[in-house]
Amino acid sequence: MSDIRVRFSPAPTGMMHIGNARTALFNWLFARHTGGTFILRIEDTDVVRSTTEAVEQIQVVLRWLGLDWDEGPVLQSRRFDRYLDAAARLVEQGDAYGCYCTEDEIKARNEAARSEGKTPGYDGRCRDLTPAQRDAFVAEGRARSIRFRTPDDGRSEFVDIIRGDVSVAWATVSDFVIVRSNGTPVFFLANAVDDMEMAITHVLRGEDLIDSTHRVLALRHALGADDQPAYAHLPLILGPGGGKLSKRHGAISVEEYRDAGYLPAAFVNYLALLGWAPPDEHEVLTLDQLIAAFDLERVHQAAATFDPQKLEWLDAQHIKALPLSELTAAVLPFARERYGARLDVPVFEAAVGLAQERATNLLQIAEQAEFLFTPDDDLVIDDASWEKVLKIEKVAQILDAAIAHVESCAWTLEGIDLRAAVDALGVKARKALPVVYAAIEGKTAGLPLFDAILLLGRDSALRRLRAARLRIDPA
RNA sequence: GCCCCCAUCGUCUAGUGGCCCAGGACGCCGCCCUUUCAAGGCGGUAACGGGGAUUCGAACUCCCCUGGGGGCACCA
Repeated sequence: MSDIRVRFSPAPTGMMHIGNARTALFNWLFARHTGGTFILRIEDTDVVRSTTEAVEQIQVVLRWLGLDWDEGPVLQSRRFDRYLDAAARLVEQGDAYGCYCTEDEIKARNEAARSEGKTPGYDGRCRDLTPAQRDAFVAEGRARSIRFRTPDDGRSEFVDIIRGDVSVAWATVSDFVIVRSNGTPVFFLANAVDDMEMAITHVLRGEDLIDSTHRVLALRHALGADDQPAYAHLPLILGPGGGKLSKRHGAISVEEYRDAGYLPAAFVNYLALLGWAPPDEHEVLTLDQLIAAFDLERVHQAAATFDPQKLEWLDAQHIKALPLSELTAAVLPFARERYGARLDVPVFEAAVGLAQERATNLLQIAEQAEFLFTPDDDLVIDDASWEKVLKIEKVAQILDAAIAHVESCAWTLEGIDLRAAVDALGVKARKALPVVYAAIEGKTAGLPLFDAILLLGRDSALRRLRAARLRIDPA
């Protein structure tokens, strides 16, 4: 065990965003690679937006991803007294002050500044209130927030592991709220206090937070810290076409990918490849391999665009590599949800085996196997497939030949092979077979035909073939 | 408007002054295989944003421009 301590500290305000999952993953990989401690901290200081469901959901998602934590979850909402104590201390020291401006007033002033082309930000109105002014505001019934007093000049600098020297002029950073007028502490404060108390050594987070680091660092120093954690600001994940990954780009939460049938190992593998590259050219990696290979030195600086196609490909790779029993277990929930009542597990596992080498997704496997558990009378051939079927030459004769063959053939894979029977009609098997696929599986694309027929059984196969034959020529 | 960060194929990236007229992966295109569709095999297309500077030599160093992203909340 090293003394490296990192934390993943999401705000529980909704579903787990892909970017959040990536931050969790990199923290976890870094901790596991270095033998450090991975802490889960819930930053629920915004009591209005935070929900207990989201707190639960974060843990569910982390478990699904395979990211276990060593300490926590620590809820900041249970630690308000510490943050408030710290705030009081800062006020006493003169590093912070009470502000009586209302939210609306500040918003209006910022708007005004913006429209004049000036830089928005707190204008420092309550910075140096006299006791009399203060009393007047209180008498007015105004609520008080607490603001941190940022330096008027000089620069804030820190060395980022990924970006190197980062600095900003203090003159461009206005005083910021650390305790809301409703008495609850704000992110910056809680973050600084907890990182100190939890002895966090490395902070890995999204680059969107890079500007806030200066403020947290200033708070930290004002609170008496004589050291600071190492910071690594990870490149952002952009949506296709650039810009923030948003709903407009499709699925953006981990839950959506889980429910769509992605293997967690594949999802994690893909996330790892966004902004980080393995030392050699092997990019299909298990969680353990990722841990072994992970290195902060190899994290990129430029933002990465999320590419669903590569995720899809990686999912296929991981599906192929999985032992059949594990794959079956992974697909089972999707199958149960769709046709659980009629499911026969041995047949299902055989179908999963057939689908394994061709599938890119768990849900897709469940769908490909579904025809095996659909009552013959309920089998629906989708329109697009039927359209293709009708274009096939001698389609009726092909079905007749298939029926005749299946009626009497030996009930083995070789016996069911009806290519010769179709060939005899002078139609190439590859041209002819789609109609049989459609009749048996309900669509022209699916599991290998002869295996499918074998699994389905002779009676059922014949019923389906005859139904299709009838549909072509009702007479 | 101000501040910060970034910049290699369409996308993810390798590359840390000569090994690079730039390598891999996804995608795309073509061919092969084939029980349709896939999967698989083989091959191909495609990039160092522009301009200066440093150097015997720059994808790699520095500066400017341009472009992209982020921030400027009593959200995190």
